[in-house]
Amino acid sequence: MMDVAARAELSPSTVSLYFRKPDAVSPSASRSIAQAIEALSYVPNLMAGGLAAASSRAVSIIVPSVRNAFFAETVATMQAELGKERLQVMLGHTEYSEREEENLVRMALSWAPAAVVLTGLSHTNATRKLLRDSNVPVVEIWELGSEPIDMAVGFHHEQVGQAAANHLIQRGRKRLVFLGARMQEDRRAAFRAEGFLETARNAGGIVADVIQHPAPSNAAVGAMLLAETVRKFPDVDGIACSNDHIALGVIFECQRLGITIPQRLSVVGFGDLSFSAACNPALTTIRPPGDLIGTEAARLIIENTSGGSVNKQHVIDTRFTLLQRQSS
Amino acid sequence: MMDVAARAELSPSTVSLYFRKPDAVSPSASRSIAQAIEALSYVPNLMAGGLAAASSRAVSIIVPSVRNAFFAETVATMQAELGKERLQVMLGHTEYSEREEENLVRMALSWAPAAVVLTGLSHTNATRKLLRDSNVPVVEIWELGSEPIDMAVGFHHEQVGQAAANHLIQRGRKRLVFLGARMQEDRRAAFRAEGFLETARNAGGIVADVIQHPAPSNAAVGAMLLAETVRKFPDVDGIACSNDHIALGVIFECQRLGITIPQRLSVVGFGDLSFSAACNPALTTIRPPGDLIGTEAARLIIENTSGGSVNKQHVIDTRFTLLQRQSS
DNA sequence: GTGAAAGCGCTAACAC
DNA sequence: GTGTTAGCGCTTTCAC
Repeated sequence: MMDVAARAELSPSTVSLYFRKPDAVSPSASRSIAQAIEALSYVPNLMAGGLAAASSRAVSIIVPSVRNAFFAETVATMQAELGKERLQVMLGHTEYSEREEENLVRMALSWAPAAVVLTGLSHTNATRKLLRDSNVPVVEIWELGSEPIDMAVGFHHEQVGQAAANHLIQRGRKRLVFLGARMQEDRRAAFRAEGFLETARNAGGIVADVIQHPAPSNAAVGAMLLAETVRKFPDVDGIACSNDHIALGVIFECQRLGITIPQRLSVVGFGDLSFSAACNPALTTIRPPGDLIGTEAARLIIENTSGGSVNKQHVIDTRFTLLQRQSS
Repeated sequence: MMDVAARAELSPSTVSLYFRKPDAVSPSASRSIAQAIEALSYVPNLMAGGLAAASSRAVSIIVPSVRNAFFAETVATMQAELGKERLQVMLGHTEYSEREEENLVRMALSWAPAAVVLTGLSHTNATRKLLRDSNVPVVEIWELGSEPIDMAVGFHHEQVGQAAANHLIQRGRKRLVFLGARMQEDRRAAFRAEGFLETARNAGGIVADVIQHPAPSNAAVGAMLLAETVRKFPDVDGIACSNDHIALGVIFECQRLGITIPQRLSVVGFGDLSFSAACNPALTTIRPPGDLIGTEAARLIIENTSGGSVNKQHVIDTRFTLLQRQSS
């Protein structure tokens, strides 16, 4: 930066100002600085900047796993939005462990990040304390319900379960089953199951159960769960799945067993994954706005970073959408 | 760090040494430092460290998009492996634009990263120059073929196409079609198509074509491509897809059109995605080792970082596996 | 094995 | 609008 300043015949602080508040520098100075940067192919050292400012342009995003299409969507969207403001995304995967999340938060804080993004509202006490003491803006994504550490962007997963149950009931279904995978770890899937059961049991004349499998969601698990369901509850006529991977397995297994969808069995998924609309039959599903969660979370961070913490909004409910297709 | 040193009744440089080379510090000193860290809940400032050392513990990983399950797998694996060594993953998405990749590389370099990971071997000249001048270790992943900037971990995509073609030919198929999506942007898919065509045309008595669609891969595109294929080439009896999303669409569309797989049509995918084994029929596919690419790339980075650049291996061919299932 | 000293490349008051 | 100054919290020789 001193080299740039020397070449532009200005002081280093003016060059620094040029990067941080371009409008505060005169047009003529700006021009000569820009030329000097170009000539020297100067690349600012963000660590020096972050050290001096006691805060970096890094945002730490911690999700269960980016292998999960839901979180991948949000992470990708956030990176695009934050990148526009020259904020760097640092990524961490908890693999659904709060203990691991705590480690990742500790690591993240050693970078003095501009913000920390966490998935869900459930964390260790140490994580919460670490974050509170650090004074770093925190956004919790993909879940609403209890009190957030700071800000939150997401929706209520119980409401998803309720919407699925109501939809099946409206289609005249009486014997409902919720199919879930890995619900011990995936709190949000468990909430969806809860909302589903509660709604079904509060409706008159409906019987509802949950069948689950400890492995992560995929179509093979979905197929197994469907097979188990028809064995245990031969009169089942409505199924909600904890996500579309499970639902895909249900569709395939029904084909193999000769169970017609939606005639004999209605199926509702969750996720609206890339294949859901193209299934045979096309899958009725509930679409969570993974991209909207990303843009809103990025917006909150950017607003928090660029000075004005103007009456900041703490909780944003993004809602979700039920997409009715052929499977129900 | 000075507070820790004071409490441990040692100098700051000993504390610094404790973090960087624990073995060089006496057991008694280690003990009192550990106590002081605990008592003060000291969190090291990695920016100060990086600034002083002129290199950070951040690794920049730049992929087309983490929405793509292939890259998500590798990114997740790398984060886990690098995290063990307390290396932070910084993430960037090019959305298949080399121009955007260049921007991301420029941003990445301002963090003085321990390494930069790029997807594929095709980059702008500026990107290549930026990276060469920076002297930062570079690993290019998911593609082998031309000369890498520094190190590379991946496989030859032409060989994937060749394997798919050979498999179909061995099953007695004569009229082959390769179905591809977004091949203008996705060089690697284009290479697979090339290898497929070349092998088919060099075999005697085989006819082969490519049908493509400009949109990103998904099952809906696969369904459309299959419909177009049977219209243009009614005698088609073997199909290779640029990935399993396309293949899934093919399976569903064949169900709708009453085309039996594998009797009338053999189908080979690419990816072995989470649903592939559970399809009806189960999908024959080629599995790229996304996790292995991640562990190997992480290993190269760690070896490069922790001092000894001992006769480093520059190119690692991870190969791939053809999984024969019911669809062929 | 441990300590003293000199920066690393910036930012942020503050003065002009 | 621009310059001066004093650090930010570490690492890294180099002595001892």
